[in-house]
Amino acid sequence: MTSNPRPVELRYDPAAIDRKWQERWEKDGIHRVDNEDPRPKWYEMTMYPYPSGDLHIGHWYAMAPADCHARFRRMQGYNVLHPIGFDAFGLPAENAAISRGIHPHTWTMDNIANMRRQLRSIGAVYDWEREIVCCLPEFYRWNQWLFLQFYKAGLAYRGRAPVVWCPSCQTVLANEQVLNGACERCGATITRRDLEQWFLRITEFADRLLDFQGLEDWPEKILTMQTNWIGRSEGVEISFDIKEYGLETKELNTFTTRIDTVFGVTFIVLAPEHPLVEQLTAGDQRAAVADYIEQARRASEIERLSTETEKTGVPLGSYAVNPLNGERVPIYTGDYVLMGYGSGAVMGVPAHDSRDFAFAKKYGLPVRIVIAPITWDGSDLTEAYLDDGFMTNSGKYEGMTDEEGKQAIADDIEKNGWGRRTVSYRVRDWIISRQRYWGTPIPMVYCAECGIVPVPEDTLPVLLPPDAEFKPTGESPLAANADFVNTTCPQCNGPARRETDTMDTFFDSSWYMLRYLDPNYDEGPFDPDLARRWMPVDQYTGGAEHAVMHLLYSRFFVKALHDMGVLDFDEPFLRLYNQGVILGEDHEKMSKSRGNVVNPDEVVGQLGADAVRCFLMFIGPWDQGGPWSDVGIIGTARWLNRVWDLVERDPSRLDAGTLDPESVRQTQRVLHQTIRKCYNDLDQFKFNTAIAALMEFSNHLNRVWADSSVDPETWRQCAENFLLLLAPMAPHFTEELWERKGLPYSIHQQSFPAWDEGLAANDMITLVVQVNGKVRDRLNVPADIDEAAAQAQALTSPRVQSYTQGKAVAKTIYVPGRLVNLVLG
RNA sequence: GCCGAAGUGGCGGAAUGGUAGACGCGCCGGUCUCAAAAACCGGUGGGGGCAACCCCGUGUCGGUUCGAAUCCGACCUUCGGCACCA
Repeated sequence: MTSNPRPVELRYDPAAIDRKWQERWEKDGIHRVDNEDPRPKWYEMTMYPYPSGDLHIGHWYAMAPADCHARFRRMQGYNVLHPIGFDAFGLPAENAAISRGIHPHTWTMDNIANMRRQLRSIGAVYDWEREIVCCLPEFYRWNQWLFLQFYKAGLAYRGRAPVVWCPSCQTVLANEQVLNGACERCGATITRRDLEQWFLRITEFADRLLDFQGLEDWPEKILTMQTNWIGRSEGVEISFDIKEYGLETKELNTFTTRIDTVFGVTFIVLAPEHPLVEQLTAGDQRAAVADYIEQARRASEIERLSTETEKTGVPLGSYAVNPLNGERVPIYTGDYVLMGYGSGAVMGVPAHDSRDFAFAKKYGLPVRIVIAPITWDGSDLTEAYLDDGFMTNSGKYEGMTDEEGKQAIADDIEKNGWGRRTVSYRVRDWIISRQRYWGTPIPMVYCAECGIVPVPEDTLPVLLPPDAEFKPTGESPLAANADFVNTTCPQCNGPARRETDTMDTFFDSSWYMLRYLDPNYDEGPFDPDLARRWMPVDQYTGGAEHAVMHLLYSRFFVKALHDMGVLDFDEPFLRLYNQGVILGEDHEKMSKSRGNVVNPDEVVGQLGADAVRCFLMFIGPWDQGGPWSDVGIIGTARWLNRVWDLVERDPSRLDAGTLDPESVRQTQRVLHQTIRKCYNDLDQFKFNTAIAALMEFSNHLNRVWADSSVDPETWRQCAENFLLLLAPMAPHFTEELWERKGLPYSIHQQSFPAWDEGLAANDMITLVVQVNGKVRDRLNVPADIDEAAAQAQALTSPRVQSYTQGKAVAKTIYVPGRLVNLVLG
């Protein structure tokens, strides 16, 4: 921790200026966005905050630079919509209810009221008339309506899936509530339970989600992560024969991307959750298998999939026959096989898969090489061989390359009806059911006569009842509310039960961009005319932690709604930019337990919103995040203070000085270079270097003021343009100075300055002269110097000559405008 | 573990194949002051040299190139995500 920062003696009262302009802008409604504005639209959205209580400096870090970018677009001439809202459903509200006895609604709405006030202090261009709060029925009734559209389209279905279960609290846990395999509240070892839940068929869109053609500019790393998350692999589904057991199911389906290795199968592994495990377990293995399954229910997926942890399993005592060679191989259950991927069963080929290899070694299963390594001497493998080679021990496919073998075997499998070529995805259907109170009720009814019946659209919303019990029963708190649960069937009017699960909050964030357009629209989730006008979102900003889930869900939603004819576009966000994470002064993630949390209110009151905005942008590249610094912000505050002084100076005092035409020209050059730099940097979210350029500009202006070498008109131009360039970053500060200079309100309704390439051009440059790649001299030469002249001058340099003396120059490299490199023979 | 990033002065960072360290913090020196703070001006990667200058230097090791912080390979460390935190 640093010592107390030295105070800054400001020439102005930042708190008064912040207040004055926030009130004035509010009164004038300059942030109200007119849907009919004829200028081109620009929809710039930042991920809405969860109303956790206080606005954290992390929220400022996400929102202030985003606002700066939106303001820059506005000054470029766009009609900019930059809305804000609250992601108001979710687990923390329910935890507050349990631990402090505050109703989730009260807790959430109080937090929102507080954060709304704090958000205003940022001075952003939010149009508050468009604010959304998704725990209110005006919002969530449309979640319900949308769910029903997914249901009608066959994209919502009911199925079984495991949830984390605390046997002691008798409740479902979120992964976050599990610490080292134990319930965070009571410490009991967790297990998993299968429940009937609602799924959305995102897998049906897997291929389309892999197509990024419709996106304009997303970070490459996010596209890679989405691609890997979806995890498309082409392979073959092949059935092993189990008809010897006389079960209803005669075949065991496995999926493999390496069908060329099918002659190397020496065992089969089923996921512990596989439906056939029970039927295929022999009498004497029942106890061992049951124990193993119970153990697997405690393990997380990360543990199960780790290539470090030992691969374990238990033989079921039954066998399956490989259709290609008629071999009978043992069936195991093992937790490294997941039910959610492929068919939940793998053919074990230890010679050519590392996990299978580890498994076979542990259980003494044979390892049969069927793809011969090119330089193979016939000896045993010490690890699985994964590369190319020729087929061996493989019947009639002997001698083919593995690629040829793949095709030939797949052809024969399809011809004989043993299986088919297919595509598998790592991505799984999206489970939206949550056994919780604080979420959108899923609008379905269960009737003994009619089965699953959707709630009719014209009776929405299904309101979340205000009275709920939060005692742990293992069911959603809604299940204990008889008034809510008991209803009549919309079809037969007989007695029926409501669905008591609520929706995942990612449901809300999948379409909230549409609701901002008119949060009060009551004929549908959004106004279709406004959607045509504003959608898709031009620029989205937010944390990279949403790379795969939220951003994939939202893309899926929009594609599904497009197919239903609800939307006429199929990507929600054309451009994406991810900011990094702001860290505490100790370079650690901010957390209450570390005590390194920065409260923005205090520093905003002291130094002003603009000093905080500028400092957050100046710390470093926005996408990389960085540490807060109580001392560092002093530098930014001091700089704004110097800018105040600079802009407030009376240019007529320069009349007394000695005008230097070269200084005037240089000052114009710096002005135009700065405009160009700011324009390009703000365009690309490079706020830190834009501010550094403005700092250099202010340093330059100070120097020319000190020697009075420029005329008042040049000075005036520089000062005005300076304010315009700084306006997106420091909106209150620049508005105040703009007014004090008598310029027309509002600076934020002015155009961003334009630069002149001619005036920005340098006429002299520093030419670097290298000898064998080492810098030996720097020459000041005209910018348009040609190669011959540059070389000639380089050779006349005495410093260079001391290195080249007596040696022949074998080669000369010339980079125009930069350097001459003399390579000696 | 798997997927994705990032490592540069005392600190935040700049430079994305061509002058390493822009800009800022901190520190040192100066101006002003009775003094201090603030403000303003100057200096500031490490080592050597009276100096001109020279050598070293971008996580580690190796490679490509006239030239590498930047490109390639291996490794180390830190961070984000891994499907119920949002």
